[in-house]
Formats: sequence, C-alpha cells, structure tokens
Amino acid sequence: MDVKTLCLGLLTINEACGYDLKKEFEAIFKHFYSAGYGSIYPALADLAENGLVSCREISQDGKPDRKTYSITETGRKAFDDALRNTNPQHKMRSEFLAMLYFADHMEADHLRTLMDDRVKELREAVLHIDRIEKEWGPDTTVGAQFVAGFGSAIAKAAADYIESNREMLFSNEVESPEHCNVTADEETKTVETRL
Amino acid sequence: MDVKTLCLGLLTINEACGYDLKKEFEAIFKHFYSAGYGSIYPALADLAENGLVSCREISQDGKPDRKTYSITETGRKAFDDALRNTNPQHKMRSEFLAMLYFADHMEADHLRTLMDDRVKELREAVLHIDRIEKEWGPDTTVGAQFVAGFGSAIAKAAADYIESNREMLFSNEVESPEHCNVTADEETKTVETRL
DNA sequence: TGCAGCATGTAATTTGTTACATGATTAA
DNA sequence: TTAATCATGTAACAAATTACATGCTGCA
Repeated sequence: MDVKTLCLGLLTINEACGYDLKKEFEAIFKHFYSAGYGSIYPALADLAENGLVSCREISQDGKPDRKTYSITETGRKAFDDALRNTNPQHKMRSEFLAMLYFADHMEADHLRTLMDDRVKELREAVLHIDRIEKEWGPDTTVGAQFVAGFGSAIAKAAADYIESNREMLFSNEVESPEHCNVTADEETKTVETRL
Repeated sequence: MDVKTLCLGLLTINEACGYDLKKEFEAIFKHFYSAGYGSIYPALADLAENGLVSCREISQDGKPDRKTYSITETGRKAFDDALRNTNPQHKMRSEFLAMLYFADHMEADHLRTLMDDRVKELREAVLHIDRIEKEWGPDTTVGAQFVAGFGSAIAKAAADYIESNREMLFSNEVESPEHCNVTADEETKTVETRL
C-alpha cells in the first residue's frame, strides 16, 4: 500500500486536488501514515496517466489554478482489487524507542526532555483525534471511526506507559561516565562527525 | 537514526558480526525498527571505512569466516554525539489501519480475517517479549527493559482495542454493492491491474 | 512588511528492500 | 534428503524525503 493507492482510496470518497489530499493525510492518517507533496503529486500524475483518475483543471479568482481529480470506474475497481489483494504490513520506525534503548548512554536531563516531549505529543494526538471526531457528522464511515479510536487508544497507552515507567530509567544512574564529560570545544568538534 | 547508527549503538554493548546484529535487531527492535542484511552489511562497511569500528576476520572450522566488528573510541564518541543531537522521529506506516479506514469497501469475511490475523500477531508479540524478558539476566540495561515493556504494553493495547471494537465495522453493513460482486473470471482479469 | 495559506510541480538524493550469488555443516 | 543455521556480500530497484522553484492574496 503505497501513497498512490492511498490517494486512490481517498478519491473514492471525494474528488480532490493534491493540496486537499495532503490535508486529508494530515488530518486522518497522520498517526499511522504520512505523505508529502513530493509523493502525492507524482502519484496523482501517475494515476491520471493510467486512467484510474480523471483530471479537471479549474481557474479560480484570487487563488492558484486547481487540478481536481475524480476517480474513474477503472480506478474504483483497481482500488477494490488492491484492498482484496494486499496483505497489510505494519512497518514502524520509532527513533524514540531506539534512543531509549540506549538510555544508559544519556544524561538524565536529556532523557527527561525526550520523554516529556513525547508524552506531550501523544497527549496532543489524543486531543487532536477527539477534536476531529467531534466535527464528524453521522455520515462518517465506520472505518474512519474505528481508525480514529485506534489511534487515540494507542497514543493514550503509550503516554501512560511512559509516565508510569519513566523512573526505572534513572534507577541505575551512573555518575558521568568518561565519554559524557565533554567540554564545549570538544563537542563542537565531534558534532561534525558524519554518521 | 538510520541503520548505521543503530548498528554502532549495538556495537557499544558487544562486538558482533553482521549476522549477529541482524539477530539482535530481530530480538529487540523487531516491534519498532527493522533492518535486513541489505542495509546492515553496507552499514558496517561504511562504519569501518570511517574508522568508527574496526574489523577482525576470523576463520572458523565448520562455519564460514566471520568478520567481527568492534567499536573504536571515535565510534563511541560519534554514537554519543548522535544520541545527543538526534531529535527522535517516529515514522509509522500501518497498512492495516489504512485498509480498515476503507472497511466499507471490504467484505465482512475479509475484514474478519484481517483483524484475526492482526490480533494473533499482536498477542504473539506480547508472548515473544515476555519470553525474551525471562531470559535476561540482572545485567540487562534499563533501556532494554523499558523498551521491551513499552512494546508489550502497546501490542496489548492494540489487540484489546481491535477485540473490543471490531463489531462496529459490521454495523453499517451494506448488502454487496455492485463492485463487490466480482465473478472468478472478472477477478483474475482485474488482478492484473498495476497500481 | 512579513508571514500564512493556497496551489503546483521537478530533480537530486537518501534509504532501504528484494533478488541474486555462494557454500559448508548439522540435525531431523 | 531436506531444511535450517551460519555467514558474507552486491546490484537493481522502489519509494519517499528534501530542496528547489514560482507566485498571488489576505491578514496582522
């Protein structure tokens, strides 16, 4: 399931332009999928080229021209097909957890900041989902509701876990191992190291 | 935080060869980070080229030659630097949720299978984590413990959410919309559609 | 005066995945 | 005898990110 397929899926619900799709990605999929203009515009061009969507150019006053894409019957079929034949993968790459795995290499302050920030993000994610859920009318698909609830539940669980277990990271605290005593000058030097 | 940095991080704990690192990725990072040989071996070569690790080739009897990598002082510094200067991103791409967003395009049986499979995976993940936690000695880092607990908690929350909320996906059920009535022949035809 | 929002795209680069290629040993 | 484990790598490919490039309107 690449960005192309997801765009096609969103177009089964409403016609939209690339800019709109980006906003939809931001609103709904934010917490489990992301896509930038750099992948959305090429995706739309490709879909149009293969006849899965049709494109209407609209001039607007005051605003830039707009290319509205509508899904075609071929496109609808292709999307249903994709749904039927995709076995879902769930790739995730949490640098937050990767870093915390090495907690004993980090200073307590840094650790605290990392966790505070993450918890804040997660709590905000929950609020964000609650807000968009309230804006939804009765026509909202069950899929959207399920997915929103899922995002909210997981974000809450993650934030709760961090808050309940953060202290364990400080129990073993070592008093500044050698390579943590870096002076300002040394730091500027080593920062240049390319990884 | 790319595979290269993570390899370097793992090498701060133990010296290892590419094969070992792959296993470590599988055991610990499995649930929030993944890396294949295709990224690990080039990463190690690159680290060695830049003097962040050193490489010792060892001939073994019965087994293939082994290249053991040890982190250098430069490497240790570079890793601590990376930890200090990385602001963690948490990219996740759940095709499972992406598909469920379009639940009303899918047949009930398919939906049920998807969720059953996912719940099974998640429950197995919890068991897997419990198992490796039991194998750990008292020297296990707090980071590893925190991260394992996190993975377990999130997997449990996800499985619980699916089990508690799956029925909502069937409430609005429509009786086979047109494009779901695909005969065997038509299906074979449309499967070829490239997305 | 400056920034945010609207709107479109391309090109280079980064990064990782998949498939390929090799080959011995050992346990079932 | 067949599969799994050990072990290393490369090359082609896919996919997405980032930076670049443009330009008008309306608000503060």
